[in-house]
Amino acid sequence: MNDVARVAGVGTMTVSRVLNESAPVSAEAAERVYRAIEKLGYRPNEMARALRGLKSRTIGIIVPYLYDPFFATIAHAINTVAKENGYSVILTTSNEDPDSEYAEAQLMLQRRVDGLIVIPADAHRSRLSRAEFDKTHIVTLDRPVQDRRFDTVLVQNQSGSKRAVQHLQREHGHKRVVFIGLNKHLYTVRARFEGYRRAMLEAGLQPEPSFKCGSQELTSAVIAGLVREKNPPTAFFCFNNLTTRYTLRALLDLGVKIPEEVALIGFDDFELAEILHPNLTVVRQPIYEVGRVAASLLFDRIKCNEFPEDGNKIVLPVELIIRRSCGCKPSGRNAAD
Amino acid sequence: MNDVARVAGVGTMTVSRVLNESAPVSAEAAERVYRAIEKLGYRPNEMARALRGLKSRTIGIIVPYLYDPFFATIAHAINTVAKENGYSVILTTSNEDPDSEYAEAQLMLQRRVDGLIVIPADAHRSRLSRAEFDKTHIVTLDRPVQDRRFDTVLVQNQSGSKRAVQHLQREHGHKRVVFIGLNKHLYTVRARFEGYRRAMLEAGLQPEPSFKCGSQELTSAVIAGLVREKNPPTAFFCFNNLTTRYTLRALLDLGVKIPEEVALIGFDDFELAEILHPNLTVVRQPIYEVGRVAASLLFDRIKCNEFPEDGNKIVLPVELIIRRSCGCKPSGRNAAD
DNA sequence: CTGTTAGCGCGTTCAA
DNA sequence: TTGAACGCGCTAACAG
Repeated sequence: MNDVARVAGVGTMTVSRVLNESAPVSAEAAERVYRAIEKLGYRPNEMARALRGLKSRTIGIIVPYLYDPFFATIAHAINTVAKENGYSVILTTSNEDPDSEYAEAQLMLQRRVDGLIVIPADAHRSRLSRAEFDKTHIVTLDRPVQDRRFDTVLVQNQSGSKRAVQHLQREHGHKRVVFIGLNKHLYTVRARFEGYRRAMLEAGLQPEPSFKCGSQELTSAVIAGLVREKNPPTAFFCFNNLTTRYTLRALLDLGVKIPEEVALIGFDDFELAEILHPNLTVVRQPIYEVGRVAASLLFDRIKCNEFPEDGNKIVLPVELIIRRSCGCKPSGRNAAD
Repeated sequence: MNDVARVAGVGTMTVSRVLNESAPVSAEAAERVYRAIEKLGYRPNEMARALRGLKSRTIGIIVPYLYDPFFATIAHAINTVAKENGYSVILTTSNEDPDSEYAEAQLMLQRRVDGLIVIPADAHRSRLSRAEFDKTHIVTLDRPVQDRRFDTVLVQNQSGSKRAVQHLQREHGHKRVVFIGLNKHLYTVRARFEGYRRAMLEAGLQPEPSFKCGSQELTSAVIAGLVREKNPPTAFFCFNNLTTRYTLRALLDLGVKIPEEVALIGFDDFELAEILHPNLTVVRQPIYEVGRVAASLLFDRIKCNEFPEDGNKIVLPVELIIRRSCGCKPSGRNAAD
C-alpha cells in the first residue's frame, strides 16, 4: 500500500479511502490511485484488514460430512449467499463428533470468523453455547440445540413424516408400517419417528421402529428378519436417503417386489429417485432453501450485530412427492397439499 | 496475549515461545503461562500470526460446484488431509466459469492462503498461470491446465474409456456404440471421448459422439432420435454420472430395455449404481484418492516451499466394474485387470 | 479533501 | 533464558 501511495503521490490514507469509499476523495487523486493500483497489481491484504479490528468478511461452516449430498447442497447454498454478501467461507467437517465440532468451532474463532453456521453433531452434548462463543453469531440448521439464542432453520420433520405414513394408511390401507431409522441419537430421526408414531397411534396401530440400521449389513439383517415373519410388514417408512438406499438394497436382495409386496416411502428426495424402479415416493425437503435461509439469517445478525435472547426458529415446509413405490399409479401428480 | 503475560508475570515473548515451542523456556515459567492461558481462555489470533509474515495455515479450494457428489467428495478428502496437517480450508465455487475462478483465486490470495487446489473451469482460458500467482503453490486436479509448473492429479480417462468400449465390442459384440458427452469444452469429455474413439477406430468402426447432452431435455431428444433410426445404436457409453442419468431417464421414458435392447456403460461409479435396475456397469475412478493425493502434493510443496519448473503429473488408475447394464450376467465379478 | 499518528496481536531481532 | 522495541498492512481518529 505504501508503494501505491508513493507511486500515486498521495498518502496511504487516501489509498485506503479510495479502496473503501469511506470518505470523499478528489476525482484526480482517486484516478492516480487507481492507476497506481493497476500498475503495481496491488491487492489489499485481508488479514491486515481483519486484524485492524473490523470484520474478517469470513464465515465458517461446520457440517458432519461433505460427501453426503444433503450437506454438500447446503454448503453450496450457503457459499452462494456468502458470495452475494462479499464473504468468504471456511468450511470443515465434524464427522458427527461433538468434540471435533467444538475444536473446529474454536479454530474458526481463532481465525476471527464473523459468524458460524453449524449442523450440530449431537444436540445433547453440544458445547456451542459456551461462553467463548458469546460474541460470535451462530446459526444452526437441520438440527436445533438447546440454546435459545441461536437462530435455527429446520424442516417439517414431524408433520411431513406423519403425512407420508397417513398416505400409506389411508390411500393404500397399510396396517403394519415399520420405521427404519439410523440411530436414536439424531434429532431428525427422533422428530421423523415422532410423526410416524403419531400417525400410527391415531390410526390405532402399533409403532414399530428399528433404530439399528446404520449400515447395509445391519439393515439387511433387520429387513430379512421382518420379511420372514408370519405377518410381515406391508410398508416401510425410511428416515433418510441412506436408510432408503439400505432398505431398497435389502429388499432387492431378498427379491421382494415394490410396491406389490411391500410399499416404501423415504424422507428426502434425490436425483435418482425417479429413475429407480419403481420410482420412489418421498418427502421432499427444500434443501437449498434451508441453506439460503440460514445464511440470510446469519448475515442479518452480522449486519445488525445483535445478540438476542431468543433466536428465530424457522421451519420450512416439506412436500410429499407421490411416485410409485407407495403403490400409487404412475400419474405423476403430487399429493393435494 | 498481554493479559496472559501479565497474569503469568512474564513478558509477551515468553508466552509466544511457550505457544510455539520456538525457544527454550524454564519449566516453571511455562507452567505459569499455561495456567494463565487456561484461566483467561486465551486463544492466539491466527490473523495476527498470519500477518506477521509467516504462514496462514490456510489453503483454498475452488471447485465448479459443490452439489455434485464428485466434487464434494474431493473437497471432503482435501479437508481431511488439511486437518491432518493442522490447516484450515477456504472453499468456494467457480460455477465452471473461468472469470469467476480467477476472481475467487485472487480473493484467496488476498486472504493469504498458503496454497490453492483447483479444479480448473476451462483449460483453455485459465488465468491461473498469471504472474500474480507466481508465489502461490497451486495444484490442479481432475483437469490439467497448460502451465507445466503446477502439480496435477488426473485419472486414466482415456484408457479407462477405451477398455469399457472394448468390453462392449469384444464381450458383447456391439458395433454401433454412441458416446454421450456433456459438451466438448471439458477436458475430461475430450479425454474420455478419445479413448472411445480409439477403441472404435481400432475395431474398424465409426465413432459417433454426441456432445450436446447438457440437460435432460437435450439428451432425451438425442436418444429418441437415435433409437428411432433404422439400425439404432446397440450400446451407449456415457461420459459421466450426469449424462448416465440423463441417458437412463431417456431410455426409461422410451421404454427401451437395458441391456436387452441397448447396453450401457457409464464413467464414474455412484452409490445407487448397483441398486438401479439393471445394475450399472461403470468405470470407477478413485475419487477420494484423487483428493488425498492432490492435497499431499500441495502440502509437500508448502513444506519445502519449492516452485519447480515442471510439476508432477500423477495419473491414478480406474477400474471397470462389471455389473449388468453391459449385458453381462449377474456374477458380480470384476473385469480381469 | 488530505496527511499524520497510533495501534490491532503477534513474532523476529537484539540486547540484557 | 528472558524482555523491549519494532514492524507486518491496514484503518479510526484526529489534525491540517
